Amino acid sequence: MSRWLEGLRPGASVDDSMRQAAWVARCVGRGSVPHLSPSDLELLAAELSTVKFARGDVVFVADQMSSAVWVVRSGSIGLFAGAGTERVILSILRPGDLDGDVSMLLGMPQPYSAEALENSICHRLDSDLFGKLFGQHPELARRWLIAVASRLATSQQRLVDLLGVPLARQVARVILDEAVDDELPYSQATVAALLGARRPSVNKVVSDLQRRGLIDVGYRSIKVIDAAALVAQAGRSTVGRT
Amino acid sequence: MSRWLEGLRPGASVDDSMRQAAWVARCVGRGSVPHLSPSDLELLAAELSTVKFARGDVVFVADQMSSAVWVVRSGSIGLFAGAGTERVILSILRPGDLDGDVSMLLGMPQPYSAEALENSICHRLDSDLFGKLFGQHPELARRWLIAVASRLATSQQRLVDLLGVPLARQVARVILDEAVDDELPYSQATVAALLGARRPSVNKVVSDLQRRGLIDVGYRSIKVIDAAALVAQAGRSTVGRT
DNA sequence: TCATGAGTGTCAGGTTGCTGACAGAGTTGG
DNA sequence: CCAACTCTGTCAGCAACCTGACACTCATGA
Repeated sequence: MSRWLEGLRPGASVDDSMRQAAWVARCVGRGSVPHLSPSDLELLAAELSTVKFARGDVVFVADQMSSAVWVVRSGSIGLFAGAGTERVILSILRPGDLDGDVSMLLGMPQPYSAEALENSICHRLDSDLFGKLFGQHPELARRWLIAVASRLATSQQRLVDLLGVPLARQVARVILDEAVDDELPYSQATVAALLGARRPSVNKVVSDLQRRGLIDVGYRSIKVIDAAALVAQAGRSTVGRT
Repeated sequence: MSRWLEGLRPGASVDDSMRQAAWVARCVGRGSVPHLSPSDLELLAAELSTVKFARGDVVFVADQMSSAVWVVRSGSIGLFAGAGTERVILSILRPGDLDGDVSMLLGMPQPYSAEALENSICHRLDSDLFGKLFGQHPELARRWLIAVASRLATSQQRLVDLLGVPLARQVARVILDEAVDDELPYSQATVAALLGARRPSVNKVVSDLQRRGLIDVGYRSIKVIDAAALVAQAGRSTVGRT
């Protein structure tokens, strides 16, 4: 455990718990009023735990049944699958994203492991509680459905962005997609894992983009300088027929 | 329109409609009793239309709002995205699979187009009806949720199967995954589109697999001969950590 | 402030997969 | 049964990407 964890205050107040519960409730129905009753919120607050992870810490491991649903509060969590040289990042969870629900719903073990890419804070929710809450609130099930549908659309878009596309474009696309405030706080090895490519190849592309003034490359950081030119580099065609 | 379509009998009986409606209802909650009331089923039967597609026919096109949910009854439908040389198959729908629901839920235009890979039969369901049905039956929303979650898991697995994996393995994996009764009734160009690779490269791998006696290659057909050896060739590692 | 580990930059050599092309075999509708 | 079309098989030349390696820079905790 790193020094970063020292910031953890033992024993958060009841108010804190309630605020966190309300936040989690909002996440599930992104951008709208939560449909949970006050008593639900209390239940949520009681069962909710908050966990800090330092960069590199493992949130959950693959091949185990999901016993909890995780909600990212801050930082970012990478979902890793495959072994050895074929280890790839399936997606990066950012604040408001949740995971662990799918394998719970399907009754399968987690098909990937989760690891903090930055120092991060997550909320942990027992699977049973999560299931119960949604069973009692049909409107929430609909919102949940929309959230999962949205993840499916993103996953499919990723296939389009990567399959049969030269690396130079893949890199431009991933920078545009994953950057927050025009910055990507990940190592080039991480970017390579997102693409199923190797670090030296990614470095070559990234160095070229820097030389051409489209991005700024630093230690574990890529900054977008010329977004318009990057979009051109990404060369996203109109998704469509023939 | 091809000769294959001549088989269409104009004016199916009411019984036919009801049988089809029941089948569609079962698809939504795969492998379990449908939760629709008899009146719902009648509504479904009244609104349901059955459409035949010849190989190559377009079911729906990208960039348009989804006005219907499609359920595959027989054959297979490919979902295509990307243009020109980067045109890729996102997934192949088989009997019991449905599509069009996600873009309806998200209020986005279809991100891909759909095309029949074989002569196929589909049921067409108006989006409004579909939404209404699920609004009135919360249990169905849960089943729907599970169906979408399952599709998400499949899409993510595809990323693992393709990213950073040499083509010889990718081909073996796709054969194992998509074969029905140890047969894959698609052209090598179609297989290439599934992988984001080019036909000559796929042909090279496929020819090699045939020489080694793992598969049998024919006109628009790949047959599995030695499944165990194919699995070895696919070399799927235990999905997991490091 | 220093030692350690992590990340970047780079390269030579080898392999894989792509490009564009063409011949021949199989299928299909007329 | 024929013509048109689709699909398979193949190839030479080329470009992209990977492998394994090493030096150097940066961040971090002790």
